[in-house]
Amino acid sequence: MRRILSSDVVNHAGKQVKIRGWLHKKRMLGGLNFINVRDRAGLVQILVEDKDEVEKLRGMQIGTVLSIEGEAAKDDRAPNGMEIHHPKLIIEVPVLDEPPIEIDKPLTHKPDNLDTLFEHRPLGLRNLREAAIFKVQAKVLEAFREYFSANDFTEMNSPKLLAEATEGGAEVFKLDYFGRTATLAQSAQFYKQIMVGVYERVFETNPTYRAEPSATTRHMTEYITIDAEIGFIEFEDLLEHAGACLISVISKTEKDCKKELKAWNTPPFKLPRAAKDIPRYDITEVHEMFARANKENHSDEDDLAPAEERWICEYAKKSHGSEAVFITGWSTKSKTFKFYHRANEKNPELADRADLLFRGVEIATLSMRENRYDKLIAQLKATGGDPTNPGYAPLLSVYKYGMPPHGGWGWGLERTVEKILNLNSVKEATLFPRDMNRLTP
RNA sequence: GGGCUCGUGGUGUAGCUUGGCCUAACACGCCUCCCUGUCACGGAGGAGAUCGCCGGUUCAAAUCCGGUCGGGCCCGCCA
Repeated sequence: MRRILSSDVVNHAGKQVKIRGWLHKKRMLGGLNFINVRDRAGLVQILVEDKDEVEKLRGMQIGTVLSIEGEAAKDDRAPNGMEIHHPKLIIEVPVLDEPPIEIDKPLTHKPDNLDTLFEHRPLGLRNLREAAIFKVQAKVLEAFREYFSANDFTEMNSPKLLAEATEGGAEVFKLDYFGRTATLAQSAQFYKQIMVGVYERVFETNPTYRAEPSATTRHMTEYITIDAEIGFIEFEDLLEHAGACLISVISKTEKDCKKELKAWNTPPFKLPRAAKDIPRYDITEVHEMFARANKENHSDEDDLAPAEERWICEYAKKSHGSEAVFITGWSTKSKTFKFYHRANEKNPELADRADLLFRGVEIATLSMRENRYDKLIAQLKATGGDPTNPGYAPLLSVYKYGMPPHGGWGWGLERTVEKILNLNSVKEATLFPRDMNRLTP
């Protein structure tokens, strides 16, 4: 007999069916026993009455792989009104040891216990509430791809093993490469810019490595960036794309992940319908507003303090009904200005750059890139870079041979999922998180 | 890297302030038995922890002190 999925049992009422999956829960009442079996579609309940069949389950722990043939039966008392009666059980893979972590009840996500959560992650992920996180992540990625596909982007993949770090900024991992030193990519920045010269619009969902000794709820040493780069646009178009992308990602998640969002009790999303209505604030403006409303003052800082990011998102939610905001007005004089960024034509003191904040955390950084070769070289020199460094050669060559105005973003996948589900740490939204202290499992 | 915090059966906690009634309690999970509609099933019984580790104070340490190891939070840095 061919296997059907748990979700399909409902379509076979009165007929013999076969399902396969993992033993997820046992409720042994004596003469009347219920087990739940998990497969990729979810759970199905099986009513086991026959003494010989019940005996097969003795000592079988959660995780036991089962094959079950029985009669699909409608019954209002069963979950979803459907279950399997008169089953014949085959123990495909017996499990005799009890799992070290709960599979069928919610696991704690208290900060003090995250270590245990991650230590037992391979099994903990079988917990439906944990699995829900990564179902959402998969949907979010799908939503990004849908947006990119609908807007003519070409997906690309760039190497993560590099000769040396040139982008600057974050610390880089070094490793032995047949006697030479290689580095792990801390961004796909140069490659996606190069690819604009080929396809105009490109994107990549790629691992990114940062050797920052950061111990926060926002940082990991390896994470997924959704990189996009778009040719023949201006700053306004870039903001429009990022805003529209966020709105479509959130609305797809809202539509396709109802069960998962409910499992995490997430608050309803508040976003404007149109990207142009996402509130924008200059960084100096946020500094001032924050200082007026709070006891702290961060006006002398180049970037927003985490407390300011949280505050401005709350503010925008209350006053504009938007949990997302763009932070603009970044100075070209500060160290946040990188050599490939473009200064504003009308106001060269400011960069054509924005951060996208969502539910209190920075999820993406957007900027226009300087596409004029001479200007790019000048900016590289001005920021302490050496244009003759061979690491810059591939990037500089495409500018020499014609690049249109373009811009793009680096967008943190885990931070986005974290905030969608209202989790407290990026690591909770990462299958197998990597940080300063954790390299396993 | 700086500041602050936490460490008790497989899991989550209580006890620690004010040392002794701790021969370490409770819930989940596990084992045995009872239970014909459970769905966080219920009931009775049971196994399982030298309280992260080392040292000190004391008649007496899970509890106080010092060190050490391992986590976490915030900040800096960044997605």
